[in-house]
Amino acid sequence: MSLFGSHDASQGAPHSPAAASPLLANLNPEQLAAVTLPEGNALILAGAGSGKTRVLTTRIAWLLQTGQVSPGGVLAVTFTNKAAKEMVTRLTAMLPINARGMWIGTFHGLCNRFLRAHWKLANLPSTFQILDTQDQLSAIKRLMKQFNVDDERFPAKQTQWFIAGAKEDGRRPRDVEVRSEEDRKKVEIYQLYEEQCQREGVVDFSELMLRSYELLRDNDVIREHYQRRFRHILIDEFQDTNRLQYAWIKMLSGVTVEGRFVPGGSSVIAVGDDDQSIYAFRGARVGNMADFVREFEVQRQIKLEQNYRSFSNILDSANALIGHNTKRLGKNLRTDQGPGEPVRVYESTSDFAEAQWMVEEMRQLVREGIDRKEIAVLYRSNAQSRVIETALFNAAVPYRVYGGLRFFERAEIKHALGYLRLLENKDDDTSFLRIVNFPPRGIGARSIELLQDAARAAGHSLHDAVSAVGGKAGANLSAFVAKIDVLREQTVGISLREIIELVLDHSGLIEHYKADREGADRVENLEELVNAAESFVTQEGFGRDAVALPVDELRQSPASQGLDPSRPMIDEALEPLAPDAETGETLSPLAAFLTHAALESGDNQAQAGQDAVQLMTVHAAKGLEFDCVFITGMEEGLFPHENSMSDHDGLEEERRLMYVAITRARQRLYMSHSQTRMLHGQTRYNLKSRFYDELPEAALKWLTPKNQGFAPSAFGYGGGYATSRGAGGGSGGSGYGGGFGKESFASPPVPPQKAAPSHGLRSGMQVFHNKFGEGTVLALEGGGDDARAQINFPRHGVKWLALSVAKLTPV
DNA sequence: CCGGCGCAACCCCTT
DNA sequence: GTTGCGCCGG
Repeated sequence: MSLFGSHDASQGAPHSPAAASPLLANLNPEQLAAVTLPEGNALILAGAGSGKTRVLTTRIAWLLQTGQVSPGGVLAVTFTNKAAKEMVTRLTAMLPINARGMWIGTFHGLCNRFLRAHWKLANLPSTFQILDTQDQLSAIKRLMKQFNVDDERFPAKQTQWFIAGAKEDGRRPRDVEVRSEEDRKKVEIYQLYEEQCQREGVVDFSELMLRSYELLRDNDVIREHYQRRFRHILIDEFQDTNRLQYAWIKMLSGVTVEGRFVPGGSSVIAVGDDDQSIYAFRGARVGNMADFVREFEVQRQIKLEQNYRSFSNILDSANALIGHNTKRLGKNLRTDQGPGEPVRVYESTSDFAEAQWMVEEMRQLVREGIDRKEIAVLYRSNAQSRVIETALFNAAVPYRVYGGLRFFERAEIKHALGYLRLLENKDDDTSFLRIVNFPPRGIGARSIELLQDAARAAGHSLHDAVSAVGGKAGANLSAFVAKIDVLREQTVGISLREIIELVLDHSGLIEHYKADREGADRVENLEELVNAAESFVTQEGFGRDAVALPVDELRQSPASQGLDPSRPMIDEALEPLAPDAETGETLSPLAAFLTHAALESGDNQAQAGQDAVQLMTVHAAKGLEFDCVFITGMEEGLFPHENSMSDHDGLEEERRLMYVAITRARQRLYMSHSQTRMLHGQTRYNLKSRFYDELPEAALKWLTPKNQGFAPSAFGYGGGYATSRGAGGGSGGSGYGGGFGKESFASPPVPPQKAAPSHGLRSGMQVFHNKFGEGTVLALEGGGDDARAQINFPRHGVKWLALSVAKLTPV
């Protein structure tokens, strides 16, 4: 049967005129059905490695090619810049189309574009700048200090979290429910923070979303314009959307009848995977998927279950594991590839030995011809990377760690950006404070306090209040402000590159870091900033995120080359907005660059491109794939993490996280755990992860003998270890060292150096205590007489108990 | 005003 | 064990 003629069980026939399109070649039936979905809302459940991005981009290309939509009528939204970029790249490879004018980007990038176009209606200055998380925190700290808020009772971090959380639930201060004095205070701070941001002309990340949402909600002309404009809306990683993002999509996509949302205005395709929802901790709501089906009256759901990445031993493991979750939409990955190699499991005696073993194993893999960049080491938390890095470093194996500070987050870069922002907006007090005494110019805490008092009294920004401060402090401050003002004048009419060079030179930053023995890297980064600006300017479609083309301009702009040239960029029936609604102006290159810096913090990987082993957290690995993957620290308390394993939802998220980890591997997957581990400067005795028990025995091969799982206290953990060695050990495989052809094992397991604990407790166990009653073991640490257990007693809270003292009985 | 010291925190992270 | 922040002494 012809591929194009095939009907997916649940889906309608593919759009027939397009059947011959080469775009659709080599799609499997489910993919084809998804790409050629007829109008209407649909949910695509896209399993790991099922070709999700391909489906999304092919769908857009197909819609354009078949004339079902003009480029301006497409809205495609992702979470990360990386995903957005990839979409644009793939799309332009399929169709020689000019992506300018198309709304493809991140939620925040698109909201920014929208607010730039309608800044007046959004009640923002045309040059508003964006606060990143660091800036936001320092703004909150400053505010709390000014209003004498007790930072013991209201830690700044928590306040930040509260404000972001409220905004992401769509709540302004007046909408937040106040149930206690605490709440009242928090809302007051929130209110003050908003006023401060407004005064300074800055918005934080959640504000970009909320402000856009509110403008759409409150302005009928704007809303209806965009609702008419976007005929096709596609959302990637839908399981990661929060409440506000969901509401935003709803606002853009619907038809509003008497103020009520009615689906059907445009076709919304949500693509996601509930099994890969790992961001609940930052507000993601998997429930949005079910809500979407209900509220958008979704008629079509397609599951992409064919996996093109991994062999079936890996997929069977992933499927079996995730099958232990109860809250699922239901999906099973399958592959046409054979079983492949077994999943290898290794137990070590210490975290050090675990790392050592990995290094040896990796060397063997490299000898077998695997590229180092195709080997990834995944861990649950960043703290685990250190011991692995040490081992790799000592063995001179090139490696690369993901995470950590990104380019635009580095202190020296933030300082340079501080100067640039102040040139653009003198009222940006956050930037003012960052650089007023950096490099040091004799303006200390006392001077700044005087200035802040003066600014508050006069209702001015710090910049404008300088003249009100007298004495030596005033003179120093005036000199600083004068310097900034002179710089601003000098930047008129010169290129972005020249502006940055000027600032680097006159701010004294370069000089300052050159004088520092350890400042060489920072000088280099500052010089790199010039390059970043240069490539930003020369990039095709520069400032694409910063400006939105007005409808009239889109109509006039020549149609993109690959498509019918007579076809407009935008639906001809679309009315331009009234002049006062369409206030989009071209941002200055500097303002656009600053926006870019805030929205795209840059790569967080050192030395990209080198052939190096990849180290990262499981979270960071989402969306990536490797030939060989090591999942390390498969221990109770680590993975599942102790902070998540006491409640059901937390444990399910940990399991999804493990699912993500497993499905990163193409060919070879290793899992390892250790009997002892240094954590927070203490040796911990963790038990092997419960997740092992949820994997199919047939897919596993224990490189070290499999323990008997939980052993009664008389035997203790590791009880079967010494005797079973070499005797065929666990039930999972043919035992240690059994014939694997050319494969070799680096080093035999080292017998435990220390006695393993003999209390027989295991994280997650229910125990009984005479005084506290029943509780759950959260963590274990120490050994012998020092052994302690952390136990959560529902009645009495979480306690650390010394096992030599406390009487605990397993329930 | 700056650097040094002491103390607390410490899971995951993108915009 | 490490890092970052806040306070205090020079």
